[in-house]
Amino acid sequence: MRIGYPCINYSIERKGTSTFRLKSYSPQRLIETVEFNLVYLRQMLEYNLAHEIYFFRISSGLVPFASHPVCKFNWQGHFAESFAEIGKFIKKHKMRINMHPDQFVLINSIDEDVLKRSVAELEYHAQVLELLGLGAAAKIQLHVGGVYGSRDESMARFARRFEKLSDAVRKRLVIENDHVNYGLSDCMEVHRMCGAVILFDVFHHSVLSRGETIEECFKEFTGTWKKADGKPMVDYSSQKSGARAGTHTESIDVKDFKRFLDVTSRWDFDIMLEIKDKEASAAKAIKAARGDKRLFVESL
DNA sequence: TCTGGTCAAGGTGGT
DNA sequence: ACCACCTTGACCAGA
Repeated sequence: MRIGYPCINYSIERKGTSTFRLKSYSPQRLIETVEFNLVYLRQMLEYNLAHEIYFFRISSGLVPFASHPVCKFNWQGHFAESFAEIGKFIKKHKMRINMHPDQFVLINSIDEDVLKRSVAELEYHAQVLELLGLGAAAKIQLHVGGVYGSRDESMARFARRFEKLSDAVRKRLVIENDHVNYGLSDCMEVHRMCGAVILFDVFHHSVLSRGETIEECFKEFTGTWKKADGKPMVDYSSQKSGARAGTHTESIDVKDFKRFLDVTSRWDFDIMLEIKDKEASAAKAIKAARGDKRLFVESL
C-alpha cells in the first residue's frame, strides 16, 4: 500500500511560474515553463521519498497547451532526457504515478469536436507517462462523462469510444465513479461493456451510490484490475463538516481514515488523498496507517 | 508591489 | 436562451 497526494506540495517554496495565458504563448515561454515545472516535479518527488510518500499525481498542467493547436513545438524531443531522468528516479524508488485530466475531457460527448480535443488531451497525458518510461500501471483517470439525456446511451457511447482509443491511452485509462451522474454500479456496467479498469472514489461513493457497503464495492472494483495494471487505486477524501454534500475536507479526518483502513483490511491497494492540504494530510495518513501490514511492502 | 478580474476547453439545472 | 455553479490556483493588467 502506498499513500499519496495530488499535483502540488505546499512545503516546497517555488520560484517561477508554472503556466501562462494562451495570449502569451511562444516556444520560448513554453520551454521556460516546462523547465520550471520539471524541476519542481523532481523536487516534489524527492520530498515524497524523504517522507515515505510513494504515490503521486502529476499535474495535467505540466506542459501547458500541449494538446492545443497553438503548440507546434516538439517538447517531447526537447525534454526527452529530463523526462527519462525523472522516470528513472520514480522507478528506482518504486513510486506509483497517475494523472487526472480536467473536466472538459469527455470521450462520451455528443459533440465531435469535444471528442477530438479530449482524445488529443488524453494522448498528451499518455505521452508524458511514456516519456517517463512508465507502463500500464501508471494510470490516467477519467469520469464516464455527461448524460446527454440518456444514461444508457451515454455509457454505451463511452464503451465504443474507449475501444477506439490508441493502445498507449487505453492501457492506462481507468474510470472513476463520480458523485453526480455515474456511480460505481454504472462504472461496473461500462467495465462489462469494454473492459475498462475502475478506480474507486470512496468519497464520491458516499454521495452517490445504491447503498452498497465499502466491502461490497471493493469486491467488485478490485476485480477489474489485472496484474499489468498494478495495485488497485482508490481516491480518498471526506466531507467538509457543515458544507454542502460533496465538498472536500480541508484536512484529513484521521478517525474516518482509520475506520476505512479497518474495513478494507482484506485488500491491498494504493490511496490518493484528494484533500486540500496535500502533503500535510499524507503525513497524517501515513502516521495513522503505521503498523498496518500492507503499508510499504513493495519498498522493503 | 499589490490586488482582483479573469483564464482553452463542458455539462447540468434553474429561470 | 441565458446564467450560475462546479472548483482552484495563479496569471497578469492595472492601480
